[in-house]
Amino acid sequence: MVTAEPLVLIVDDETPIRRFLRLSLVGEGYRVVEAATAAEALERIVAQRPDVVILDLGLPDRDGLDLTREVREWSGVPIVVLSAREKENDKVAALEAGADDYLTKPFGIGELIARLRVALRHAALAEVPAGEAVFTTGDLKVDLVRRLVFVGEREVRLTPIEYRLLAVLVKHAGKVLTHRQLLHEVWGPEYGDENHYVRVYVAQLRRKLEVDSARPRYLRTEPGVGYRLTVG
Amino acid sequence: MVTAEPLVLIVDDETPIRRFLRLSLVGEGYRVVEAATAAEALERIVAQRPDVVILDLGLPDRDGLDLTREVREWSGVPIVVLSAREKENDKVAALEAGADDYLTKPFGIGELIARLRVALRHAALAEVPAGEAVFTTGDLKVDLVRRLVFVGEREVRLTPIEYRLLAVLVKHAGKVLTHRQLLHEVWGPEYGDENHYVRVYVAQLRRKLEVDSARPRYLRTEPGVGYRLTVG
DNA sequence: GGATGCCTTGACACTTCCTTGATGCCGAGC
DNA sequence: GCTCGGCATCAAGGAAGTGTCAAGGCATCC
Repeated sequence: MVTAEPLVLIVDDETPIRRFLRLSLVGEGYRVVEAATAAEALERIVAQRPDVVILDLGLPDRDGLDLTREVREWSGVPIVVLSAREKENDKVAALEAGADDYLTKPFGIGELIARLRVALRHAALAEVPAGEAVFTTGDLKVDLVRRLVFVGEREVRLTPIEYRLLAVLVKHAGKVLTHRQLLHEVWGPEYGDENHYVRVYVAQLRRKLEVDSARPRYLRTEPGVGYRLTVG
Repeated sequence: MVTAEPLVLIVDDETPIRRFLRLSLVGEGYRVVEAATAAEALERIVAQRPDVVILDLGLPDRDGLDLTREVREWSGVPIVVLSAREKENDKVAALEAGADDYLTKPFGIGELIARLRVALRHAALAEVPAGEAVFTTGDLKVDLVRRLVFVGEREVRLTPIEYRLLAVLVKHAGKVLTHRQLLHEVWGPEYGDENHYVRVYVAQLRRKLEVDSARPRYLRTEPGVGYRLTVG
């Protein structure tokens, strides 16, 4: 959930219900993908990595609880179950299977959205410790969570563009990134081939990060291609 | 949750209900403490640090939602709300106030226990012990429970907005918060991009908290991004 | 109804950053 | 040895972002 709006996967075999949910959620600012079957739901979860799943238990091809258990083997994505069954045992079974919430139909859309928000809140909390995202190579240390950069013990202050450029390089550390890729990731696709920007900022980064900027250790030039951030 | 069995705080003014819940929960292996009023509940939460709270909304001395909001200022302990009110608005309001779940009476004890387990699961994942209630960095001390702020020995008086702004920064201490995030957390999402508010109040906080507000030690500016509260 | 404290808003000085062009370096190819 | 293209560096100016002050409005409390 690094990016803008949370992505919700709606799993329900009835088109009108999916439609209704989609409209309501999009109106609240969420992004939405849909699945009509358990098989499709699995695909979508793997491929799109939604931030939360709304799961109707009455699927045609497979038991919803089963699906929940399988997903739980490899993913912690919050699952909010919808069901017509309101017996206590059904609720308990779903929650034990790994669901995070259970609403019985008919439910109010306001309540569903409020409970989705709770689920997202939980997911966001769980994410922080997992994302101990500190990249290290040599004396260079980049803490992507706190947005801090160190060379040895010294903290280095970077401007927004310098930091974004470094962050892109860190995310693809070891790989060569073309001037074009860097330009588009940092400045935006509308900048075309104005590679001069990249050069200027790589030079600035080197001045701030490298011991000897004439002999770069971290920010290596790949002549005719682009740049690479050394790993290890 | 360092020790063996999770500790549950039951907040309800009716003795028979507390008794019933206690017996059920002890039977499931939980440890239990009780509170009959909101004031008592606050004490218990501070003193005993329960792993989860069961909160009946109909308390004699104070509105339960209010209590929830106050607790949420300094603690992430899961709160499962019980209530006779089953209108959608009541549920939404409770969940927005910071509750993690909402059950309408009458409820099955099995469902309650299943939902408690879910709440504990989430708390365990979050791992962050909800942060200490007293945050300290350098000479700055922020007591989130008593809403008190000290610089060295001197108590600093803050206005409501100043305090909320500082509290948000404390909750994410060490991380950069964008102007937008701060604006939306403190003033509300409807304020869009009116970052001027944030600037004015950061300046005021600095005047009250920093020794040399031209050279801020605690409230650091991250140009082009936002602000960060220094840790350590 | 006067005093007080707080929030909002605007004006303005100040700082930092981005863009841009000029210039120099280096190696490859002729 | 010369030219040329890709790369590195520098610095100036304008643009954008930031810090500060203070007045006016509103509510609250004596």
